[in-house]
Amino acid sequence: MAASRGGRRNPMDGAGVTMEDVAREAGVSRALVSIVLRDVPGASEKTRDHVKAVAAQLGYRPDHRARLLGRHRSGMLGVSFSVKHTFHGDLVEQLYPAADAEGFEVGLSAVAATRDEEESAESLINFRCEALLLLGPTLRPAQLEKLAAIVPTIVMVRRVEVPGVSVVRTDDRDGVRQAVDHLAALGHKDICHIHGGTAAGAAERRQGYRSTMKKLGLSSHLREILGGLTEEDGARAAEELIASGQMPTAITAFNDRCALGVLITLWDSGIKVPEDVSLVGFDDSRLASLSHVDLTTVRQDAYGLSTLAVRAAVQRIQTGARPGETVVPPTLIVRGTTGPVPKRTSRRIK
Amino acid sequence: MAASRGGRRNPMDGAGVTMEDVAREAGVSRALVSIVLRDVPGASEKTRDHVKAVAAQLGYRPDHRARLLGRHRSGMLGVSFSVKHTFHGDLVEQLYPAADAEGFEVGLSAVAATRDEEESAESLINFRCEALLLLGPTLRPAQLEKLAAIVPTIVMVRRVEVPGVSVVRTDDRDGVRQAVDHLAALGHKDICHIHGGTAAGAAERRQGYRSTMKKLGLSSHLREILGGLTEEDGARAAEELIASGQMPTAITAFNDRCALGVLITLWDSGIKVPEDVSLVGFDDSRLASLSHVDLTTVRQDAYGLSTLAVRAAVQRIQTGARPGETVVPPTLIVRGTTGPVPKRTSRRIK
DNA sequence: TACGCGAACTAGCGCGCTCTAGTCCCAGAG
DNA sequence: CTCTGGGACTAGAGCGCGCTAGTTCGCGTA
Repeated sequence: MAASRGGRRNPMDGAGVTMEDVAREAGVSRALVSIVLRDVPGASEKTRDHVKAVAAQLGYRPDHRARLLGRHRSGMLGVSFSVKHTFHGDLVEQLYPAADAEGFEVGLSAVAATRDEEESAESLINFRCEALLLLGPTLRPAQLEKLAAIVPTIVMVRRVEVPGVSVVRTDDRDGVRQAVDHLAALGHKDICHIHGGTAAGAAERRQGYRSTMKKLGLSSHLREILGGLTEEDGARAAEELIASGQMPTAITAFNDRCALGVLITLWDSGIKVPEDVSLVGFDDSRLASLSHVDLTTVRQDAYGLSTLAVRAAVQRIQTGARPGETVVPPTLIVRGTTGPVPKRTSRRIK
Repeated sequence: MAASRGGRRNPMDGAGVTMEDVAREAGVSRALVSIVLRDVPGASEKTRDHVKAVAAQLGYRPDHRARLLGRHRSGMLGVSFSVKHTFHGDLVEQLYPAADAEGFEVGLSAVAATRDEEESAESLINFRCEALLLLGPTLRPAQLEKLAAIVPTIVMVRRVEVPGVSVVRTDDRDGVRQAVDHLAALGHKDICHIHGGTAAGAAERRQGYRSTMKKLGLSSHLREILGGLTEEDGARAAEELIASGQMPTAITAFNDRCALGVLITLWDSGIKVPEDVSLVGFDDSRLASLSHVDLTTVRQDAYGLSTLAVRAAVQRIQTGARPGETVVPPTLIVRGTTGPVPKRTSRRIK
């Protein structure tokens, strides 16, 4: 046997001890063991204790696969996420307790270089998850629709309009609105938006920028340049801005990582933040709160998003509710990278 | 029925279509369908095509749970990782193809605030994974040993010595050795190590620092201060260094994030890198290669670590090999944050 | 014609569990 | 004393698949 007492009996059968073994050892039927271990009524307190003791002593562990097979449902929410997005990590973290509260489990499937979103989602479906939660998917509508035809599908933090697909997302427009309003309140007019291209939420954030600028009568100051979701993208955009010789007095970046790239580049070029340029990020990642970065940003509510996504999934599973869209408001977190507009009304880099 | 055509037949039976359905529709036995779909010999080319066509048309998907239940093995490697560590993401990314190459699947289980490592690992065991890969676990030896008694257990990127547990890790000592040698070759003597406390690999990196300094005859310049694994930790350590008034000429940080915290703090205090102080990180995360950060760092070989960890797992599963330790060499990546020692031999912050 | 043989296909058990439809037994009512 | 009712427990049929041990059939061979 293995190193420790009571190890495996047979090298080839894994953890090995089954409900049958427990039943035999406890001198009861397998069904009763099942009743006890599922904590459902139908057994006396005495046998309950006895069976539990025997199970523990034998080191019995219910086989999840068999358990799920027997039930008619899997009790599992499939979550497809990308290993690259730090924010996905925050969401996954919140999804566990949220699912738990609704009596569901979480099944994880990563999207990686050798494993595209479709593959990731299908693996979850093959495990018979009862609903699919896709974090910021870039799947084409047709692919999403195909998945949604198989199992209730919830898209998180990305706006899509696909039949059968529910959406739970941050109000990206409003997030950027808050950022721009904040900057305008500080006296800024030359507010530039470094956008996220085709990334999740990028289109909405851009719209939020445009409409707010227009609302404030700053249409003539509209300026959008392409950034992206990494520090590198932000750095590139900032260089472009510097090279143009027309530095705005304020910048809203697509997300915190992008903003950090901007920040580093500006520092490196001797441009002071917020004295010369104000900067706002998006996400409120751990980076942002770092004391020496101290980034003003728009916080996405990971807790709210996760809770509502799970709730939407459960609703669709249990009541067959129709798919809908849930928008979660973000919050502006004012820190140290935004300040009043500099005295000189027009700045030029020398 | 669902919104789209061809939705589910019965609201309560999930994806619903079984092998039985395919068999009936194709006019063959269930066993033959199984043969065709598993791509094993025993069916004519004609029926193969026919069955496959019918399966596709019905939208049949093999049920993973049932499939695994029948076989005596699950074909699954359980991976427990933390959502907080970016490097875990890199590892997970590489684990997929590595497992695939060995004919295994990956089952993911995250460690989160409401879900400790033990819970995460046990969930994997309940799914009857054939081996457990734990990324940088902080479990106590007794807990690890308990897990290892149930299923072959591989600890990644953390050094542990527990009976029954295999280890696949970076040669942390050597990584820091390379960093210190590099700095010494540039003329540095006052080399400080900002260490990682109790984090995975921290003890070894510290040892690497000490032994290399000693080897170079720099014992009198030994200086270690507590950092950690986040930017915040690095920033705090850098502040401590600045406050001490005794700035070293070079710093090796526990990891890249910590190094970034240091870097930002130094910039902020007007200390130039690498002109005044050289800095080396660890991990070669995406942060490090950012052009304006351009951090000299020690690259951990995610590909090698993942491949070897999977191989170790498979060996133990298939041949019952005894647990062992595999050490993967890291590589120094020289970038822009290290340079020759400044002219003034002793520096003092004013 | 009979026989052998392999390719193509099928019957049916078993995996470890859940769950429905019971059986058994004992206390209390009639 | 019988009858009822309900709590405690059991028998056994699946769940969807893999797999072993067949069965059938067509064809080449003696």
